[in-house]
Amino acid sequence: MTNTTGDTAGDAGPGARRRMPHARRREQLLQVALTEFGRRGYHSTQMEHVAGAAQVSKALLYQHFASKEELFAEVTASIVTELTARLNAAVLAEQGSVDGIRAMVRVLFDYATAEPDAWNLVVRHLDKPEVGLELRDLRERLGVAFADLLLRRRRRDPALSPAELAVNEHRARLLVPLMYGSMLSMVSWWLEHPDTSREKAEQMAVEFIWLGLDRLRSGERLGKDSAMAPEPR
Amino acid sequence: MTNTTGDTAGDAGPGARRRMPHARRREQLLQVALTEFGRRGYHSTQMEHVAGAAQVSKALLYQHFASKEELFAEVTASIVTELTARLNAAVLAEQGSVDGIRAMVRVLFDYATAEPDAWNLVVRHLDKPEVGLELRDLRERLGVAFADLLLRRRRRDPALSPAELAVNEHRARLLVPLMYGSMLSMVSWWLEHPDTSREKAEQMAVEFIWLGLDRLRSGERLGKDSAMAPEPR
DNA sequence: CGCAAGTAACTGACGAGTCAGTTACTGTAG
DNA sequence: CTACAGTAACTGACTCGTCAGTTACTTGCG
Repeated sequence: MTNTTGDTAGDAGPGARRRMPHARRREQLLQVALTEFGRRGYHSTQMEHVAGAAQVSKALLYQHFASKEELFAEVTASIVTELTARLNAAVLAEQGSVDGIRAMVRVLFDYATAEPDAWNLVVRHLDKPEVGLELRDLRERLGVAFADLLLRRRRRDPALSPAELAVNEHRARLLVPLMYGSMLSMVSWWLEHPDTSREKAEQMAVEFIWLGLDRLRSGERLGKDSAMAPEPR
Repeated sequence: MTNTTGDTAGDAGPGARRRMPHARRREQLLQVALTEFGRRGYHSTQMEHVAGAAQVSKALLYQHFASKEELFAEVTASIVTELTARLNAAVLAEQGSVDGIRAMVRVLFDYATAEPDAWNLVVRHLDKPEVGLELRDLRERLGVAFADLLLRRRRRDPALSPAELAVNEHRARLLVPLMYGSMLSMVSWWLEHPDTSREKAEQMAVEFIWLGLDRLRSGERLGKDSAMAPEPR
C-alpha cells in the first residue's frame, strides 16, 4: 500500500497496480462500488468512499461514471442481470418438477452466500426508490417466465379447454409472488440465523413451496368450496 | 387559507384551525409525517416537506421533535406497534386453524388497503437501515409468537417425547419466514395488480400457506426421503 | 514529445437544525 | 366590558456541515 514501485494492492492478477488501462479500471471501480453500496446502502455511500476504497481519486471515478446515479444504476443492473440469468437457467434446466424449485432455491442461497454485498444491496436495504422499481420488474419478469414454465405441459394438453387453461394461467401467476416471497424471506432469515443449517432451510423452503405448487400441477381444482376447511363462520 | 378569521383548513372537526394546542398539533404532525415518509421514503423527505404539508413552519416542527431521526422513529414505532397488535389479535382469536391464517392474511390486506402510506413506509421502500432493523425485529417477534401458537396444542400432548417436540419447535420456526414472506409478497403483488380481485389473492395466499402448515400440524414427518412427490418427469 | 491516467484542491447547492423575534389566545385587575 | 400582562404557538431568515460534481494541474508510459 505504501509501496511505490512493487505492490501488493490486494487486487487480483500480477500486473494489477496503479495506472490501469481504462477498461480494467472501470471493472475494478464497479466491483468496489458494488461492495460499498451493498454494505452502506445508496444514501450512506459517498463517492469518496468508493474512490477511497479503490485507492483512487474521486475525479477519476467521475471519468468513468457520469454521476452517482449512473454508477449505482450500472451496479444494480449487473446484479439483476446476473441473478435473472442464474434463476432462468435453473428453472430451464429442471422442467417444472420439484427439482426446479430446488434449483431456484439453491441459486438464491448460493448467491446470497457467495455475494453477500450484492444480495444485501438488492434484497435488503433497498435504499433507492429506483431499485425498488427494478426489483419489482425483476420479480415480474421472473414470475411470468416461471409461470410459463409451470404451465408449459398443461398448455399442450388437448384435453383442457381454453377456459380451463385460462383459469390455470391465472392461478399460476398468483402463485408466483407467494413462491418468490417465501424464497427470499427464507434466505434472509437463514442469513440471520446461522445456527440453522443451510440444508434444513433449503429443504424446508422447497417442501413448503412444492406443496403449494403440487396441487396446481396435479390439476386439482381448488375451488372456494372444496380444498379448504369448510368455512365455519 | 387567506382567510384570517373564519377558515376551511381542510382539517377535520369544527374548531380545527391554525394555532392548535400542543398535543393536537403533535398528533397532526405525526400523521402528516407518516404520509410524507410513506410516499417519498426517509431520505427524499425533507423536514420542510413535512412542515409544509402541515402548513406550519419548520421551526415549529422542531419544537415537537428534536430531530428528523426522532420524528421518523416515532412514526415507524407507531406503525409497528399497530400492526403487531392487529396481527397478534388475529392469531389469538383463531387458535391455529386455517382461520388463523385467514385472519392474518386479512389483517395484512386490510392494513395495506386502509393505510397505504404506512404500508409503503414499512414494507416497501425501507429507506433507512434502522427501519430494516425494527422490521426484522417485528418479524422475529411475530414469528416466535406465531410458532408458539402453532405448537400450543402439541406441547400439551403427553404422547410426544421432548425430543419430538423439539423437532417440531424447530420446524415451526423455520416455517415462519416462509409464511410471513409469502403473505407480504402477495399483498405487495396484489397492490400492483388491481385487476386481480382481493378475494382471489387472499384465498390463494391462505391456501398456499395452509398447505405447508397443515402438514406440520397433522404431525406428518417430512423426512428427506418421503413427503416429496416421487418425481413424475 | 504527447496523450491517457491520475490528482489535490476547489465550488455550489442542498438540507438539517437554530434564533430572534411576532402573533394570537387566556386570564384577571380596573 | 375593556385593557393589558403573561405566555404558548408560531415564523422568516439565518448558520453550518456535507457531498456531488469540476477545474487546473501533475505524472508516467509508449
